[in-house]
Amino acid sequence: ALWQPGTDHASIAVHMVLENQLNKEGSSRDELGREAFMERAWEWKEFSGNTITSQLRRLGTTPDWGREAFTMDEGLSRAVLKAFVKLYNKKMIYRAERLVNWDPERQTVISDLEVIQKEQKGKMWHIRYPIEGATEEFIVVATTRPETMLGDTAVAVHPDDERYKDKIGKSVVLPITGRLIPIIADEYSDPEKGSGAVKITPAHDFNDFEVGQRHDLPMISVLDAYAKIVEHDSIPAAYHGLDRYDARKKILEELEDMDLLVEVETIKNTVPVGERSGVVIEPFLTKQWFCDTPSLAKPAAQAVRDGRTRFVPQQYENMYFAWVDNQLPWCISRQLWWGHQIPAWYDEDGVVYVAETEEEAQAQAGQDAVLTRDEDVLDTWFSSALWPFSTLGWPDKTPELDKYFPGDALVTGFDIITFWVSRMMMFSLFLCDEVPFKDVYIHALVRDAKGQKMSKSKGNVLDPIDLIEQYGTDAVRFTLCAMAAQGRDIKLAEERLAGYRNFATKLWNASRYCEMNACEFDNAFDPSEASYAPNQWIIGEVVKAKAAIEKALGEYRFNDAAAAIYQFTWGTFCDWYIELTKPVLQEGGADAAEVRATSAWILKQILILLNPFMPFITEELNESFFGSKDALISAQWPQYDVALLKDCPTEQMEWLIAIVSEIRSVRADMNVPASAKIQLLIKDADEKTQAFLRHFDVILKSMARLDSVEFTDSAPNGSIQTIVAPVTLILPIADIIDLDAERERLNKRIEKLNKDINLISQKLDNKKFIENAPEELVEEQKLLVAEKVSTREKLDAALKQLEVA
RNA sequence: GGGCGAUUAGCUCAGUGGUAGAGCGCCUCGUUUACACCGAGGAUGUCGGCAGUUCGACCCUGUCAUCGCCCACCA
Repeated sequence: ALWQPGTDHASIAVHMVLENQLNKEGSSRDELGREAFMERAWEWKEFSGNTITSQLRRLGTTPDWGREAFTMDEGLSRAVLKAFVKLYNKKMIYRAERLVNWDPERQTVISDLEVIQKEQKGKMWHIRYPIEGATEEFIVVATTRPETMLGDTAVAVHPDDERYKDKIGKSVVLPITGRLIPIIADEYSDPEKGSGAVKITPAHDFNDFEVGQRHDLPMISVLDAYAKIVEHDSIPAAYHGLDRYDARKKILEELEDMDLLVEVETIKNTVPVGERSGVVIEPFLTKQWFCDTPSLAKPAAQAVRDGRTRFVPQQYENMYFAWVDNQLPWCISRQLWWGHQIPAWYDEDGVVYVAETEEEAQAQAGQDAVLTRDEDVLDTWFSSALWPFSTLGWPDKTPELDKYFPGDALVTGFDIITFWVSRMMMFSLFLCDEVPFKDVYIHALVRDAKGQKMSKSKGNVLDPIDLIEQYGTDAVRFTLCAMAAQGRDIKLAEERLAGYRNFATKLWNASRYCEMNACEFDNAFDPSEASYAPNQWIIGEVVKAKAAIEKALGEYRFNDAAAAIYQFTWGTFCDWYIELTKPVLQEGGADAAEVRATSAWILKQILILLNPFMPFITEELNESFFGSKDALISAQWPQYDVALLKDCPTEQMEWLIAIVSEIRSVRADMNVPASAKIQLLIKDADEKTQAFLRHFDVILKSMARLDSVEFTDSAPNGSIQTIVAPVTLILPIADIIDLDAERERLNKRIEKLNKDINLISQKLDNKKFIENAPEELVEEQKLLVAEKVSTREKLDAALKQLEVA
C-alpha cells in the first residue's frame, strides 16, 4: 500500500492568522492574554480557506476539547504525551540552556525550516580592541553585528598564528563596556580571514557558543526576547532597552568618536529571516526542551545502511545521511499558545516532573507540592515524527498497527527528508523498535517554467485548479504521472497537458464507438478461448501492456506505466485493432460476434488499468458504458497473466500491419489519391502465407484502400514494387504515377539499405567483434544483414525493371 | 567551499554498452459517421565540448563548460 501523509501545522497557522488580526485591531497577543487568545482561536472561523471548528466537527470532535484537540485527533494527543514521557524517562529529552533560533517579533523559538536565508547588501565593520596595559596597541576584529560586542567575552586567534602568538593570554579592553576579556587560542579562528582575530560572543552566535563552552567563557546575553538591549552591569545605562538596530547605530557612533572604527566594508551577506514574521532571527540563549537527536540518529542511519529502509531513487540516501550523521540536539519547545502543551510540571523550587497527566505529576511531587505546568508547546514536527504509528492507534496495540506498521512506502518530496523522514525514522526505531516504512519514494518536484522551485513566498506557484479547469483533472493527473521520471524534476509544459486531455477525449470516443457497435461486456467471455486471430492478438497485447504497467509501478517508474497504458490504448487498440476489425463487424458472422465481445473486454481492461492514472473518466465510462455499479477503484486488479499469450499470433498480425503500413507509405510517396482503389499483387508468398492473406482479404482491402488482392509469380513492367520480407508487394499503377518519383523513392531506399549493410558488414568483418560480442548478437546481425541484402536485391531488380519500362 | 543532478529533434522530456525515441510543433494528403482535442504519410538529431576505456560509447571513466538544486560558510 502506498500512503500519502499530510501534516497538521494548524498551530502556526492559527497563531499567524490570529496575531495578524489582533494587530489590525490595534491589540496584541500579550495584551489579550493566553486564555482569551485561546478562546478567540477557537472562535476563529476562517483561515486559508479552512475552518478550524468545522474541520473539527467533520472529524467527529468538538472544540470543547480545548488545546488537546488542536491536532484534530485525540489519539495523536495521547501518542504525543506517551512519546514525550517515554523519551524523557530514557533521557532522550532534557531541558537545557542553549542557543536557539529566536524570532524576536513572535518571541518564540523557530525551526530551521522556518528560517529563510535572505541575501542582501550589508556592512562589515572592522573594530579596534585596545590591548590591556599597552598604549596604541590594538587587535582588530570584524563583525556584521556590532551590537553583539556588548556581549563579547573573548577574542580568539589561531594557536599557530605568528602575528598573535605573544598576545595569547593577554586581555583586551572591550570598548564601551570597559570589561577586560581574554585573548584565547582556538582553531576556530581562521588566519586567512579578516585580521585573523575573531570576537567571541557565546550568547549570540552558534560558533561562538561552542568556543565559549570549550574555554568555559562566561555567556552574556545582551538582547532580550524582543531583541532589545538588556540591563547588565557592564552595559552603559544609555543602552538599556534600546532596540538592536538603534543600539548598533549608537555603538558605531561611539566607536567612531573613540577612533576605534578602522574600516567599513560593504559586503554581500545573507541574513536569517523568520518565514512568518519577516524579521531577522537572533541566536538567543534560553532554557528550552531538547531532544537528543544525535543519539537517536545513529540507529536511524544504520537502518538505511542496512537496507531495512530503502530510498528510491537511491541517490537521496546521501541527503539523508548528510543530515542524520550530523545531528545537533533538536529544540522541541515553542513559545506558542496553540499546540501540544509540554507535559512537564514544576514545583515551587523549580523541580520538574514529567508525566502523562497532572495527577501523575502530582503523585510524583507529593500531595503538598504546588505545581505549575510548563507554558510551552511542542514543535509541530514532534507530533509529525509520530505519524507512522500514531495514526494507527499507537500506543495501543491495535489491529491496524499490527497490519500496517511498518508501512510499505512513504511518498514524499526530497525537501522534507531532513525535517520529517529522518525524524519519523528516529522516533519509530526508538519507540517501536522498527523502521516506519520499507521504501521512501522521493517524487519529482514541479518547478515553474524557468525551472525554479515553486514556493508560496516567491509567488511563482502554478495553481493546479487553473490547470484542472483548462484541461481536466484526469489530464493534469496523467501529465504529472507521465512526467514523473525518477530523479528529475518537472518543468510543467502546457503542451503535454493538452496532449493528455486529447487522450481522454480519444478514450471517450473509442468507448462511444464500442457502444454504437453493440460491443457489450459479457461476464462469461473467456479471453483464453478467443479463436479469431486479431482478437487473440489484441488480448495478447493487453496482457503485455498490463505486465509493463505492473513492472513499472513496482519499480516506482510512474512515467513508464503511464506511457504503457497510453501507447496501448491509442497506438494499439484505437489505431489498429478497431480499424482492423471495422470491416469484420460490417460483414457480421461468428468472427464479428467474437470481435464485439473482445472489444468490450479490452475496453474494460483499459479502464481498469488506466483508473489509477485517470480516475474520473474511467469511473464514468465504467458506469455509463458498462453499467457497472462497482467502482473501479475498489475493483480487483486483473489477475490474468502471460499464460494467455500461448499461441498468440503476434508475429502474423504485426506482419499484416507492416504490409498495410508499407502500402500506405508507398501510396503517399507516390501521391496516389486516397480515393483511388488500386490493385495489389503479391509475389513470393508460400501457400501458408497466401492462405493467411486470403483470410484477411477484407481487412487488407479496407485498410490499404485496395480494389483486389492477388498472387503472382512475376511483376508486370512499370509497376511499383516494395518489399515486406519475405513477400514483394506489387502495385501495377504505372499509369497514374510519376516514374521519376518512383525511381527516386527506390534509390533512396537502396541507399539507406546500403548504408546499413556497410555498417553491419564492417562489424562482422571485424575479427574482434566476432570474438568478443555475444554469440546471439553476432547471429542476429548476420540474419539482419542477409535480410537487408535480399531486400536490396529485390529493390535493385525493381529499379531495373522500371528502367526497361 | 562541499555535495547532488541536468545538458538527447524547434519545444517539453523518455531511453539503452550493440544501426537514436515519445508528445507537441512543422510539411503533405484526407473518399470513409468513434474521434479534426481526428486519421494516413513524412522531414528533423556530430545524444554540451575534449580526452580515455572497449571489438563497439548517447550510455562507462576523467576533464572542461553551462544551468539547476541541496548543505555549509560569510571575522
